[in-house]
Amino acid sequence: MDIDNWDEYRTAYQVARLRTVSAAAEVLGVHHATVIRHIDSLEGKLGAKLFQRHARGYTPTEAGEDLLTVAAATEDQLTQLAGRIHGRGASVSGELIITCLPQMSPLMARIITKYQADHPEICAELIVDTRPLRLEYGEAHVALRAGAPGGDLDNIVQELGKLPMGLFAHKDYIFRHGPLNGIEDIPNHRFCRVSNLNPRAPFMRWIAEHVPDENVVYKCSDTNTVQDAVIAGAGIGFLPGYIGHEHPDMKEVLPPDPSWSNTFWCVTHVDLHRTAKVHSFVNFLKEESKTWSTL
Amino acid sequence: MDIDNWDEYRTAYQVARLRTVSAAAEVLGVHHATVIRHIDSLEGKLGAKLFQRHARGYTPTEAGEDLLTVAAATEDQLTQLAGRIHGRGASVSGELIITCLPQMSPLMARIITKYQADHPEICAELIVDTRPLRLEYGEAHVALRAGAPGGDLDNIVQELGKLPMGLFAHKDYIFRHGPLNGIEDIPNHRFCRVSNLNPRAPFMRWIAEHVPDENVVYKCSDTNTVQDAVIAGAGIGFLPGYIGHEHPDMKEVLPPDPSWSNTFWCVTHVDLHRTAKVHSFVNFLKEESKTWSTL
DNA sequence: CAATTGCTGCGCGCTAATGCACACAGAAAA
DNA sequence: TTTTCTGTGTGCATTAGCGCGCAGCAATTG
Repeated sequence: MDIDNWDEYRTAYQVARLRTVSAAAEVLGVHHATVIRHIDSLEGKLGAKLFQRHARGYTPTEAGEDLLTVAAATEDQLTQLAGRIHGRGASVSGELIITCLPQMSPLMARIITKYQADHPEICAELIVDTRPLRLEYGEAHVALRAGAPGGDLDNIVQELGKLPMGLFAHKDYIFRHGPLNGIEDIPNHRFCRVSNLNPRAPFMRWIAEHVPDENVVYKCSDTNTVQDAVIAGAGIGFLPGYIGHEHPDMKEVLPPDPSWSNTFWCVTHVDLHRTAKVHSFVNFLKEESKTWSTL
Repeated sequence: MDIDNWDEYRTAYQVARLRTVSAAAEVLGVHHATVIRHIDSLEGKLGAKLFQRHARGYTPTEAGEDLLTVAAATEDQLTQLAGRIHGRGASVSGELIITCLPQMSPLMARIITKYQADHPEICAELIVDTRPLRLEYGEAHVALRAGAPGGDLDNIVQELGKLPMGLFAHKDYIFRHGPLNGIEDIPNHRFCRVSNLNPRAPFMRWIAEHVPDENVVYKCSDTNTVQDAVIAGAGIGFLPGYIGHEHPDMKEVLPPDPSWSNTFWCVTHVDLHRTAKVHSFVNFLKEESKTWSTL
């Protein structure tokens, strides 16, 4: 028993409800001939009469009454569904999946928390990964990415601003090894950096150019661990400005170079960007980014 | 929020389930372009994206997932409904509404009981009324009627046979007033009959022609009460053959005239006659009528 | 790296579902 | 009874929706 059509059930439902082809036709916004054809077709497929026809209208048979109850529930379900979806397009609620690089994680945590204060119905999921998630597969709704954005035309890319980076050291390190007196003093100091320098990150290029390998005493696979090392006093290293300046024991050992800053981009899929939920968050993100750029 | 179309939900459901326009198109038995059009239309109406489109197919958004669960339930409901209705057309079960004249009531009680022995799932409702019920309004499924059938073209009329009538008297009456020695002896006897003789009933016409009013000692409004009077010994009167012959104290006072017999008809509405339930009962009725005609 | 496969998306021609008009029948009202 | 109104049912013209074919694109495979 296979159903090849839901609309005929909808038509039959209205006839069963209103007891009249004409009334059903008016409610459905079609011609009454169409209603009759739908009923005839459905009865033919089901192999049973749904209505008894008489001059005053259509009276449902047992089967028709059965259809009435089932289809009433169906209409209810679909209407509620449509309401939810329609509302969801306008309201800001539900799940919001965000992805960002590990070094953004603490910052994002603050931003999301702040955002949720205004939109308590949002359930946020933050996926921290160096691998760029595929927005077109729905893996995430909003992605924060550094450097040149991917060339997917279905993605909407917006510049959020720069995340200032600075060369920091723990005050204990400075106590032991003295301050960094300009670029010329680099050979006398100990540095922390990631194992594989990504030339697309400007501050990593700076390290590659200015810090000889023999002065690197601490290498790790990701930037977060580097930050841990620098904060622990293992050596001098790059920290995001907002982390270094807020930490009471960290000192900036060189005046920050604007070219160190990584430009960050907010990426959304075109299908989702227009939804109120994503749009609202992205706007919030752009507003917040003005704050952290100056930190 | 008004839904003007259930088929697009059905299409979207298959896409959400199969994650591919092409696969959905194949399952639905339509061209994939049709599927795309349905999705686009539905998304437009709902004002929200249901799917994220990419080269590998369609990935449902939150709204799409929501639709998936709701529509899955809907499909389940409708399939079950179709199965029930389809099955009901073939199987013999459910309610069966029968109507007949009061004088048929005892006979029908036996017939229905016998029929239910073969079809225990049938719930019979017998409406006893002199007024002819309107089959086209679904007031009854099967009607047993006497005399000329009504001219409704939507009704299927079948002759069931004749119900033999006989002139009976209780043996106590015969003991008191002696036997009826032919038509000539009528003026010496006491008769029971209905108040208003219906010329369409042959045995009533016979009474009107052969029994003078002064010999009628007991008139009542309906035939059942007349039978009670005759059985009580109030006088001579007409009984259905099956009642008179089975009663141990009743004697037939004149040889039965075949013209007294009422012809009975089985009437069903054209919409219901083809259903297995009604068809099966009507066939049973026709078979049984052969029995009672010879009683 | 090139070939291949599978999917989406779009314009064109056509079929099938729809709307329209009228005929007809029964019920209610005059 | 006659009139009127409401609702069904059907043939015909129309239009919306459909299938078809091709292009484009992405991912996979050798």
